[in-house]
Amino acid sequence: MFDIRLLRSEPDLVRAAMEKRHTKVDLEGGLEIDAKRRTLVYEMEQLRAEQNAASQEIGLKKRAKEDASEAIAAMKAIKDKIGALEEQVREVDAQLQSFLLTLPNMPAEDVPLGKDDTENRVERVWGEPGKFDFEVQDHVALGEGLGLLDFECAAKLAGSRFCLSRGAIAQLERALINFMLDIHTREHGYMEVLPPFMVNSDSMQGTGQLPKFAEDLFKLEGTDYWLSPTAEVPVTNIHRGEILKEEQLPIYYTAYTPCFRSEAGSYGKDTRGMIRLHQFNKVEMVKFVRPEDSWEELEKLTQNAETILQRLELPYRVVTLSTGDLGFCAAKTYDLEVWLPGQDAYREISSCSNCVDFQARRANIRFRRGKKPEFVHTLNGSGLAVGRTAVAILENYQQEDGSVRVPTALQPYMGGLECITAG
RNA sequence: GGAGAGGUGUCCGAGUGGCUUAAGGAGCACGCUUGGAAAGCGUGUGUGCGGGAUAACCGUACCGAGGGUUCGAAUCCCUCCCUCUCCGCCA
Repeated sequence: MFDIRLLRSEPDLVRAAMEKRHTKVDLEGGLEIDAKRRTLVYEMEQLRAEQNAASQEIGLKKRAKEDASEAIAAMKAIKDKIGALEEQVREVDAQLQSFLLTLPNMPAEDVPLGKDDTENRVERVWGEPGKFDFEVQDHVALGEGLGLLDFECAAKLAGSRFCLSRGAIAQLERALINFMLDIHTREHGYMEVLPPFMVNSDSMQGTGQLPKFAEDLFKLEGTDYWLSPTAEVPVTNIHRGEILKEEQLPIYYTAYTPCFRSEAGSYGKDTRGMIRLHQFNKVEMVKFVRPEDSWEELEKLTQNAETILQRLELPYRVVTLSTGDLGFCAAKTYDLEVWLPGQDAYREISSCSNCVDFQARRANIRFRRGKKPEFVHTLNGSGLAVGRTAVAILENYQQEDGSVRVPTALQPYMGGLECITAG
């Protein structure tokens, strides 16, 4: 959530930030509502103070068995005035809230300026795309060739944008989940959590999916349950409404969850294969940290995600999202893009963001180290998208006969299996 | 899903319309006392919003959430959420 005080004191700063994002917002309108609200609140509270004083006197008179009917009659008039003001305050409050809730975070200083993903900045490249002396297949051809990926059956079970995996490919995803969680918990210091996969509207608002992006989500009819689009939602909301002790920070959580996304507005994009599904598996990392530590923590978080790709020996690069490509809550985001020979391109496999205090304000997550509680900074990153990692393994480790080698680091998680063959 | 009992501050716990701007206790912080500690004594101890100098302080709201009745609500009424016990159903 946006800090209204920042908008009040530094409107030009905020305006510049919104322009960088190419987000059109009526800041003057918001400031007007804010000013109106403060006037009304002040007026209302003056009357309430009067009412409280009068009520106390009425109480005293009643106890002394004196007549208080005159005072009571006078209070009736004030009551109506207060009621009318309450109504108005409620209205402007709602207006201000909806204004603030739809304002995106401000990009950090060092985020490259750009209109969209074509202007992201490549930070570093790891590994080299492999050379193949045969014609490479994409993961769909490979998976279907092996008889282990079945999109047709998934369409029968659910519809388009779903996938059914069988045998060694189903095991591959399960192995990857364990592999990733083991590294994050044993080597990177994260606490594993297994959260609900459905969440309520309050949680969705806390992490910024609502109210603005409802069309990207699945909602369960007749309930207040939403299918979580990422573990970031349930895990960040673990500490919603809490005041943490400074000694508790930093908190690192990692979680495996399936993720559900409606992918509205992406019709026609990535229709083939496992790249863009309504349901996919992901291991997520979430951090709660002190404000002064969050930038260093973002670097570490990104490293943690990179470690997984390095152990799997998958070539990738790291890009910083430009201001036009940045997500709603993020102040800065690094995307990890893995090399996919079948597409002859780098494709996003992880997104690591520092949300600074933006989600903490929405979800009211604070910590105490002085008299006043302060907002924590929250970070999140995929570590990694499991389905896309499976795709990357299939395509990068493919052999001429259509079989797929299992990365060395993953073999212990696959019962020692070295190669996935048709079966 | 059905029946019943509950939800009060960091915690325990009192409180069924007005000396409650939430009693009392525990915890915590600071001070006194002590050779040191404990005990004892004293003081303080939440959050949001508005005003004010980003102070002191003042006002206001908050007793699961949201409405309502009333001059006045932790207390009465309505709706919802959660927890516990029993039954049903299931994994």
